[in-house]
Amino acid sequence: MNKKHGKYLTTGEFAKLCKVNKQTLFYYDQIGLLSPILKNEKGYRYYSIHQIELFFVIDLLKDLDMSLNDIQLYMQNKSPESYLSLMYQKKEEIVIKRQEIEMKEKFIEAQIALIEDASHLDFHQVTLEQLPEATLYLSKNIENITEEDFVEVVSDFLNELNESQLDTGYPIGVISKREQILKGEYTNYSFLYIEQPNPKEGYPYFKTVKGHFIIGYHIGDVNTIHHTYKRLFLEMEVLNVTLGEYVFEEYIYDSVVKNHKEHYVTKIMIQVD
Amino acid sequence: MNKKHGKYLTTGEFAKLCKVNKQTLFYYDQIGLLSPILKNEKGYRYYSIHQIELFFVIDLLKDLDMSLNDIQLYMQNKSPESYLSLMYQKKEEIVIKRQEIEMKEKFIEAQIALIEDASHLDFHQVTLEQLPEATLYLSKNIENITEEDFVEVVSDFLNELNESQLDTGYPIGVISKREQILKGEYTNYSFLYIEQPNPKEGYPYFKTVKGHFIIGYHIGDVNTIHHTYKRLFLEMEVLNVTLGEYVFEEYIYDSVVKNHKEHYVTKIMIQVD
DNA sequence: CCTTGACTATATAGTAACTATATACACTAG
DNA sequence: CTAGTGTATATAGTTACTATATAGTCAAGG
Repeated sequence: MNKKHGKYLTTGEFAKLCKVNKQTLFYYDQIGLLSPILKNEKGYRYYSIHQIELFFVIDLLKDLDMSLNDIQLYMQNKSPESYLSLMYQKKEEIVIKRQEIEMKEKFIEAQIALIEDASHLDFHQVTLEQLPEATLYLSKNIENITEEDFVEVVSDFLNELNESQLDTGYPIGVISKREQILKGEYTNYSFLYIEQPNPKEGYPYFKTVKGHFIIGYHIGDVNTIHHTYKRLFLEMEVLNVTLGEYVFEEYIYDSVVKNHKEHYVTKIMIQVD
Repeated sequence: MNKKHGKYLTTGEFAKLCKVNKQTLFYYDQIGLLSPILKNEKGYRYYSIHQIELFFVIDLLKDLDMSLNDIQLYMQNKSPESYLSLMYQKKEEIVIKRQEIEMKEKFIEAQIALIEDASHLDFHQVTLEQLPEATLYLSKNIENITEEDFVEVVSDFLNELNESQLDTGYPIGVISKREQILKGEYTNYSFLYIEQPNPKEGYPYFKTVKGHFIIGYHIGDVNTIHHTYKRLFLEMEVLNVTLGEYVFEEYIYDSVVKNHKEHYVTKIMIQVD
């Protein structure tokens, strides 16, 4: 690098190259993480162009949740061996991070599909539809469950979804059995569920359903849902169908998109014979 | 939810469900981002189990670099429409984030391969090898370049690598031409390059090379590299080969893995006829 | 009924990694 | 030689927690 050799960059130039605030470089110098190779008598900092490699690695490690302090500890004892073992460790971590990102991406896609579908619905319409087979991931049974146990079941259910990397983003629904509905116990559910459009092998708790359903929407808080059920039962009489084995409920709009409970929307799917 | 309806979670329980510190929930309540639906006369907080959905979305948006402040602004005006447009925006952002993660993953893999390969090398050995064809991504010409221009070329080169999502993690090398080498100007390089094992179509600046090479290693700072070149020239005489068109140099060990310049290792590949 | 241990609360201070601001000195182009 | 840009230090502010200190609350067991 003839002339270039001995060419140094000022803090501003180096900051631009690193795509970072100049202040950040002051800070890194201050804590001793990355200091310029030269400081003149006026206190001006001069960086070598080679130092950008070091900055890149620092930046990478930082992105992989390593604290500046830990990065500094590594830098003080660096060797090909320790670099290699660090890279092996970070490789494992980044794989997990990528999987998490992928799950979140799927979640966002599912949410978009959900809200877009909902925008084409008329919530006052009641329909009789044939629904295709679907695979559901079920929670433990929650009939007549106590308050504490319910919290635990929900907690376990959410944890399993997370750990097993099952499809999420689809709404969590509830299943009621015919008996409870007949008794008017519309909120004594039997299971929580989440639909699995791409079911994985090896998970035993799946359940498929298909058949005819009366589909209607309840607008408002859950504790007024019996009104909507009455409306649906009337419609069933008109259509000359009778209550089947299960009823499914799913939140379409809830606290994530609406500020008031009166605007929540619950989809009710009554299996009929 | 018969009994369950009206069941609330204490701050500790809700924190466990959300997998966060209890203090974080205090904080969110304080800034008004996520408040319990009930506070009793003693000041005890009670959360509804449904609030976990809101927490999840907050957590997602936070991961996608949205500040708590901006999340709060969204939450104050939420509607299916604004949620949808937010999700569309975040979908774009997460795609970029995934691509960045994938590039970093490749970088780490390349670094591992590099260091592992190096550990099997004897840096004192000089060999004559036939190297296969390789695709290189070249910088602009940097012969006799001024200091300022050199910095700009490097800057442009790095930016292009980044923006074009080319393979990185492989060392950045330099190419010298026969003339400069003959003049003893070992650091008046002609190009920077980076190898592209999976070259993309449509990038014009690629260049392939194959043929016989004398390969040796220089241990120490660049400004003593002429010693190593002399050694290699002697070896070339012994092997009865002559200097070809180009010489390639790559850093094997540098400031990222070694603390002292005397331990840096540069690989020198001299094309021979 | 009382105590013990685990919980709850508030208030305050501390943290990491910047980021902004104020002030003063230096360098360079016209 | 001056205007404008760049550099430096010192200090304070920011975000999103996190820890600590102090005190009140609750539920179970003796």
